[in-house]
Amino acid sequence: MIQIDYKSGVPIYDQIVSGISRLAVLGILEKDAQLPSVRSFAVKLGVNPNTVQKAYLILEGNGIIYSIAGKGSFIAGNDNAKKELMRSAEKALESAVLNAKNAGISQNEMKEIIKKVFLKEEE
Amino acid sequence: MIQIDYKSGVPIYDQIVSGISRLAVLGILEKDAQLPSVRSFAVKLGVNPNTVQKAYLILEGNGIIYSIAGKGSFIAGNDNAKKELMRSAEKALESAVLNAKNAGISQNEMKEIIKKVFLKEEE
Amino acid sequence: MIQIDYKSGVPIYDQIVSGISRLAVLGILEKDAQLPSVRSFAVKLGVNPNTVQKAYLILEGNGIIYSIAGKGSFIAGNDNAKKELMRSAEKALESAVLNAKNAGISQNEMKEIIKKVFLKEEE
Amino acid sequence: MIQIDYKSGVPIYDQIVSGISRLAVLGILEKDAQLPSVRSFAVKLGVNPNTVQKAYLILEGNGIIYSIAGKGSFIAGNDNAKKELMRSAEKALESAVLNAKNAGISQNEMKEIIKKVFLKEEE
DNA sequence: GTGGTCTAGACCACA
DNA sequence: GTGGTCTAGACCACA
Repeated sequence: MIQIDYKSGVPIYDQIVSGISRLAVLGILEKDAQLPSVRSFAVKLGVNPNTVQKAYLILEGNGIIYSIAGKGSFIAGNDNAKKELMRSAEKALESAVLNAKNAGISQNEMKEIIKKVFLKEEE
Repeated sequence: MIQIDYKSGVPIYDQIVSGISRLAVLGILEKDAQLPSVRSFAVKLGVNPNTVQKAYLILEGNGIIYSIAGKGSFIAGNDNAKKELMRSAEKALESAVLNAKNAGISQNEMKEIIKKVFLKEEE
Repeated sequence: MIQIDYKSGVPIYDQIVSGISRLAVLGILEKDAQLPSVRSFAVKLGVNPNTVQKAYLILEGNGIIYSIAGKGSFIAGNDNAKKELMRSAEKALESAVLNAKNAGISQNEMKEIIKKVFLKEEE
Repeated sequence: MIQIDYKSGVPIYDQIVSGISRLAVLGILEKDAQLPSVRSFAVKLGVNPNTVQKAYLILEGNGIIYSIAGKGSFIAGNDNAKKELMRSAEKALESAVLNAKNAGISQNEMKEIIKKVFLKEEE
């Protein structure tokens, strides 16, 4: 479901948040689909339950999922949350591109970076 | 001389490294220009001396400045500063692209954003 | 018969207790009317039988319903249901007031809100 | 600075969030005022550092404070965050009042509840 | 079983 | 010193 890179330096909970967000935004996980429980997901990923729960709490705060104590965690059908996610990522990308341009990086180099990032996933 | 943004999340020592590099690239700090001492710079920036020290060590390691014991630190006259700026802009771009990908933005949309940024400048 | 809001954060058994109480107060469930069995009600609500069981126990404890072994559960003909609704509304109000106080809303502003709500109804 | 009620059933981290929010909204803690460090506050309150940090993370998520690793946590000057806090508390109060009215609670009883909540603080 | 709260304590980068 | 990440594990209410 999600691939964690333990050596990347990116916090594990962040990778979980990104992974779930992505699956929700892309519609791979549909509205009201149940997520793995905090405990079972922790076992599957080989991490501490607290780490998974931290991720779920953040996702809930972002409006991507909702959790019901005693029942489980589910994908929210909150389109605003998804749009907000995309908008802020777009804005950040735009400013990174502008910054890169000012540093003298060419359009083609930037496109190479994009390709590289998308390739990494497919490995 | 340099503006530190405490709330940006970018480590302060990183901001100092980029700041000095930028001033060197723009020619505001010319070859062999003397940098402020660690202590005085720390006071001026309102920052811990350790932080400035760390930044100077990195700048020296990257060949952007050189230090002479007992005299001070000076701008090196090469294009290492430019390389540093490109390197850090690339890294930032890469993480923005990764983040955008996780928010569900496609490769083509990202390329459009790049085009848009380059067009805007030409106006 | 009763609408459960899974996302509201209010425990489901509480929603069932309030729901039955409300129907009793409104006279939709009359004195001695038989309630659905725990099992069938659980199925209808899409809820765990334990949850319905817990709600029935509370309702019985509050004197809102009475149970006859082997026959079922029935609405008691008194004003305990009304008391229960008042009690729970009071509790909810108290916590909303506490929360509002912590958000910096003054006593007078709160009293204005009360006045406003009561006026609105009269229109 | 903040009084924790360990027996109230209200989560400790929630009490910290409410307490700090209130001091920020009321202006008692001004923009950029430094909060106690996670550790020292934990010692003062007699709770685990994780509990304080959870509160600080939520406050940061709400835009009430900002944290800088290595420096500390500070009150944000985010008026939108404060307004949002008040607006949502007001809305919740309004609906609790409406609900209480429907349950048959009088205006005067509600005002008594408000008084009671405000008195509790002063003890 | 399921989410949520909390303690105890280690380790890290940054200041 | 300061925030941040993470493990290990207990206990609770709810389903």
